[in-house]
Order: sequence, then C-alpha cells, then structure tokens
Amino acid sequence: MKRAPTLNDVARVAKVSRSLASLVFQDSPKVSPSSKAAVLKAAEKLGYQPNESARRLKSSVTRTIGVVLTDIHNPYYGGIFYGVESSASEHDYKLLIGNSGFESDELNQKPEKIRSRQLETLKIIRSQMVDGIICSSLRTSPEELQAAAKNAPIILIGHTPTILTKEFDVVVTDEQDGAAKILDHLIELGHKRIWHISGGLDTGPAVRTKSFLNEMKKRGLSQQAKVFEGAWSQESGYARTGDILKEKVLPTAIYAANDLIAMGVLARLREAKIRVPEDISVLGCDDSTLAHLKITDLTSLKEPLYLMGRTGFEILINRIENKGKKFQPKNVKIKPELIVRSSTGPRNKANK
Amino acid sequence: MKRAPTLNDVARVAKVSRSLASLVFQDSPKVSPSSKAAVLKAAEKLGYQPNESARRLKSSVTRTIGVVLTDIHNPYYGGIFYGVESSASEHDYKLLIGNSGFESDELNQKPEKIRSRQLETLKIIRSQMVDGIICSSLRTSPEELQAAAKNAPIILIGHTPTILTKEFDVVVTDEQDGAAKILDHLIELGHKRIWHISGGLDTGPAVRTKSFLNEMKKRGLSQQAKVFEGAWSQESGYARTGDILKEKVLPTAIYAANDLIAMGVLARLREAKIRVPEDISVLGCDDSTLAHLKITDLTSLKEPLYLMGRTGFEILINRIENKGKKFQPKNVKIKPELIVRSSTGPRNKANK
DNA sequence: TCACTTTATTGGAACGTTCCAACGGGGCCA
DNA sequence: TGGCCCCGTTGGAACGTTCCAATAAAGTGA
Repeated sequence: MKRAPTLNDVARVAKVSRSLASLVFQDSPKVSPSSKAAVLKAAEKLGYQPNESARRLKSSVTRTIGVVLTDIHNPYYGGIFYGVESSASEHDYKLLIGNSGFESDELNQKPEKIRSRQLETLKIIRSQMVDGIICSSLRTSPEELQAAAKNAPIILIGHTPTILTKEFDVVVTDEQDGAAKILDHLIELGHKRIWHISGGLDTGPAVRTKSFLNEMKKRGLSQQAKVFEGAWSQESGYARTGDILKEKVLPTAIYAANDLIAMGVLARLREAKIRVPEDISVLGCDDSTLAHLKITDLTSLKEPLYLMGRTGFEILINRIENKGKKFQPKNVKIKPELIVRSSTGPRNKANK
Repeated sequence: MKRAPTLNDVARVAKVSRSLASLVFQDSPKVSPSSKAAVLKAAEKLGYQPNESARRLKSSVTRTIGVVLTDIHNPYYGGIFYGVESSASEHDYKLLIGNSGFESDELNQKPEKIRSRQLETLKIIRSQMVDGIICSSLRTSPEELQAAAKNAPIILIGHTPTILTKEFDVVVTDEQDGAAKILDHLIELGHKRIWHISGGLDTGPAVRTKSFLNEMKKRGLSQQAKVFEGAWSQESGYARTGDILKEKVLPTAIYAANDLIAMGVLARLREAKIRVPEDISVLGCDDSTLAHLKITDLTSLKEPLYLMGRTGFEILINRIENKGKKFQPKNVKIKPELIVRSSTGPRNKANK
C-alpha cells in the first residue's frame, strides 16, 4: 500500500500548477478545456482521489450528516433511517453513525449508557466532522442538545417530547389525523365500542392514546372508549386481551398501538375462539411486515416513516445551506395512511 | 455561530505551547501534571473540541469504518449492521454509511444504479475518509473491489460469491452446520420425507439448498429429498406449497429457506386444513420476529447475524492495526442455532 | 564541579487542500 | 500604438493538527 497521489502529483504530471488542478476538481468555469483535459487525464492515470480531510480542513464543509438512532434494528427507526439515507444519497451527502447506542435486550444496555453514547455522538458535530445532526429518540437533556446546536443545526424525527418542539426543528407523525382515519373507518363499518391497547406511558405511545381519546370524544363516543395500558410487545397485547375478555361487555373493535401488540391480540382471540373480523375487528399500527402476512392480514395505520426521514433530511440541509439566517423552529406533521385489510369488517350485530 | 476554539487558543489561555497542549490530548505520559491540569482547564473553559479533519490530515488515521449494505431495512442486513455497530462502538470507531443503495420496491432501483452507488462508497476509502470497509451483499465486480482494497482492508460479511473467498476476508454462516442441525432435529422426531422450498438461484440461497441436499445425502435420505425453487417471499412460499399439495405423496416436514417463505407455507397449509405440526412440520430460517409470533411459533434456524457483524468488525480492525503484514485471507464460518418452537413435532404415523 | 542522562517543553515543518491577490498576454477599441 | 479589460493561470498563505529535532531545566554519578 503506497502513498496515495496528491493534487501536487497530478499537477506535475499535467504540467500545470496545483491551483489550476484544484480548480478543475471544483468544476470551475474559468479553466480552459485543454488544461482541464490534461488534468483529468493525469488524475485518471495516477488514480487520484481528493483527500477529504484536507478539503474539509480548508473549506470546513463536510457534506456529512451525523445520525443518532437508538436502535436501527427496530423497524420504526429503521424506516426513518431508510428515508434519511435515500434523501442523503440523492443530495450526495454522507451519513455518519456515531456511537448511537441501542435498546436491544441482546446487549441489555442501561439507559445511562445509552445516554452517554448519544452524548458521544453529539460531540462529533463539535469536532467539525458533520454539517448537521439528525436525532431519533432522544435520551439526552434539552440543555445538552442546545449546546450541540450552537455549532450546527439539529433536527428531531419521530417520537419527541413536546418541550423540544418549541426550540428545534421536528418531524413527527400526525397522530390526530391517524386516530381520525381509524375511527372514520370503524364507524363506517358500524363500530362504536372501540377499545385501545396502549403502548405505555412514554411520550410516543401516550400521544397516540390521547389522540384516540380525543377523536372518540369528537365523535361523541367517549362513553364507549376504553384504554388498556400495555407496552410495545406481543406479550402485552396477549395479556391485555385476556383482561378485555374478562369484561362483561366486549368491544366490537380493538385498536392496538402497534402491530406487535396486535399480534398478541390476534393470538389471544384465536385461543378464545373469537373470530376476526366477524366477531371483533382488530387494527394495528405501523404497517410492518407483520401486518402484510397472509395469516394475519391486519388492517394497520401506516406511519409515514420513509417520508418522515426524507422530510427531516430536507429540512436539515435547508438549514445548513441558509446558515446564519434567523431561526424559527419548524414543526412538521406527516399524515399517516390507513391500510385496510381483512382484520376489520362490519360490526357483528349480535354484539349489541 | 462563532468560530470554534483551536488548540492554539487553548495553549494561549493555558500559557503553554501548542505542542504541549497537543500532547495533553494524546494522553502523553511525558507532560507534567501541572501543565496537564492547566491545559484541560483551559479546554474546558473554551469548550474546545479537537478538529477531526486536521487531526486526520496529519496522522491519516480516521478511526472510521465505511459500511456498504444493500438494504439496512432488511432484517438480514440490519442484523449484521447491528453487530457491526455494537463492536465499533466498543472499539471507539465511527461508521460511515456511504451511498449504499437499496433493494426496496419503494424506490424500485435498477441493479445498475445500486452498483454505481456501491462504487461511490468504495471511492470513499480512497479519499482517506475511512480506515477500512465492511461490505454486505456485493454488487460490484471483484476487480473493483481489489482496486479499493489496495488502499485499505475490506471485509465481506454474509452471502458472498465463492470466488471472492479466495482473496478477501469473509464471514459467512456455516450453512452445512445449519442444515445438519435441522435434519438432526427432524430425524429425531421421526421425519424422513423432508422437502425444501429454496430462496432462488442467487449465491446465498443456492448454498443453503446445496447444504440441505448434502446433509440429506449424508444421512442416506437423498431419495426422500425434494427441492422446490422459490424466492425470498411469502407469496413464493404460498405458491410452492400449493405445488407441493398437488403431489401424490406429501412430505412430513417442509423446510423453508427463510421465515417469510415459511409464512406463506403456513398460510397455504392452513387454507388446506392441514395441521401444523400434527400433519406436517414446518421450519423457517432467520429466526426473525415472524418466527417469534405466538400465532406462528415457528421453529427456525437462527442465523448468527449479530455475531457475524461483530466478528467481521474485529477481523477488520485487526487487519487495520497490523497493516503491512503479509496477507492471508481469513474465511470464518459462524455456526447457526436451531430455535425449536411448536411448528415442528413428531412425524404423523398416518403419513407413512 | 563537570559531563551526562533524563524529563518537560518548545518552535517549526509538514499534511493536502482551498482561496485570494497578482500576473502575463491576447484581443479590442479609440 | 497605447491603454484597458478579461481570461487563464500562478504562487503563497492559510486551515488546525501532529511530530520531529532541538532546547532548557533538573537530576545523577564520579
């Protein structure tokens, strides 16, 4: 592995000055076609590739974005990342994944450790390695974020504590709209007694639950609504459905806060020999692979993760390119889409 | 956003030379405790953060690894990436995701485009932005890879054309061992007529199919083996199972090349009112979320993706640290694990 | 006490770019 | 023919580090 050729080498071979060679690689219009050709030919011959570190040192532009995710393994963050990556690629930006930290049981990490790893990542923006940062699922304090934001713009995508929306650019799902779409669909099918299994009390799931209750109220169905507090897991869906089955009157539809929970619901209902959707309709949220399956064919609210990722990225580079302009936090809500499959159907009239 | 403080600023405040300040940040043992304290205090006060670009330019070490994946959204690559990330984080390395390209239907990308995007990523290593590269699922030619490998080590993780194993470090699943584990399990349950739905003719799935046939042969069951050529999809599993059901004699166990295919198998069998595992046992491969589901509870061969990612990363940094040493490609096979669930059971004696 | 090692500190030269100010020379116009 | 402009080109100075060789200061042994 020998020393890589530099701009100087190229210039020497092309018999021009280093400055001219530099201009060629910046696509400057003021270089003559003949010298341009000579430089390119020399570069080709030597296998020249500009040294990015030197370039950055001088021009302080990195065309790189730092990404903080909690768990890329999780379809939620994965979906967002997917959108981010595709947009980054189109704009010719690179993505740097700092030590993001994970929520895996495989690693079984302490929250404190995750937090410190995220801090680590925020630091890289201060070392001028990136032009901006994209965060999903924060574990850092607002103060820490603000400190980092002094050096480069930051955008938050997905589940976000509301306090932060006042100060940062944020892209989230329009939960209200999602709940409305679900209820419109169910009400059209004749459902009224609609129960919800929540994802817990964290910010993300809590907003979802609240939106559900809001929309039920708007439709005058507050009396019929009921919330069972669960967690983001199949087991939780299974257990809470067990609780539901103990009630005197059963719901005609169950809305689970995500697909995984819905899987638990389906399993428990099948065990109880309750038919879906003939006896009870079931809805999930995420439209993950789980919902697509032939054996489940679950009606699910599709979170616009891909779009959220793309939108977030675009807002961010907009900030980067208009650096210095006055700051007015942007809050974008992306509307989800209801994917109707066969787990929802007309209300069973027998269940009055 | 004002100019970030430099080492010079720190040195001035601490009343020492720039060189000394530099030594402090390199944890040099030959700096006196008193000046060390002074420098650190000054750095703290100014909020100093070393400029990574300058550091790299001078020392040409980046502590960054480039990652080429085809589709991080896909649980297979996601699982590998997961292991890579965790190991990288432990070794204090950063990961750079170049424009990797995707196989999504959402983007519906042409193979040619994916290839060019991967090439783009390989270029990154030539611009000295990374110390090495990790590739999953190649779309580039061996020549292109070799050219890139001149500048920094490369490791291939997962499905890899066998030609490449002679020249590069490679980490793959031990397919032979996987097939053996599956057959041992089934044979112990009394099965003999074991059929396979393959994932197609690409390198990855082909190896799996071949391993299955090999192991059947070893056990003197060649006559009983049968392969149905499918693809990595639920639909394919569904359709091929339809074909299987047309046969005069049915198998007592079906081994699907991945979980998604197995989902199709389960759906089709249920439609035909064939019980699992009472009538036919079903196995998948991947041990994805799909297999965990209560409603499927699928016996599945767990590919050691996480471990593969970690192992790959470790081999890579080993190469990086021993740069210049003579090269002997390392080929590591990681043994998968069979996760037994309720979709496999004793052979139904009625099916002779 | 002097030569000599050890330890702590320093200035300066690199690393490979970009960018600015300056320059030579050809074309144009008066 | 002289003056001016513009185009293409150039050298040199940065950018913020690291690292080497040199130095100053302190410690060691005879």
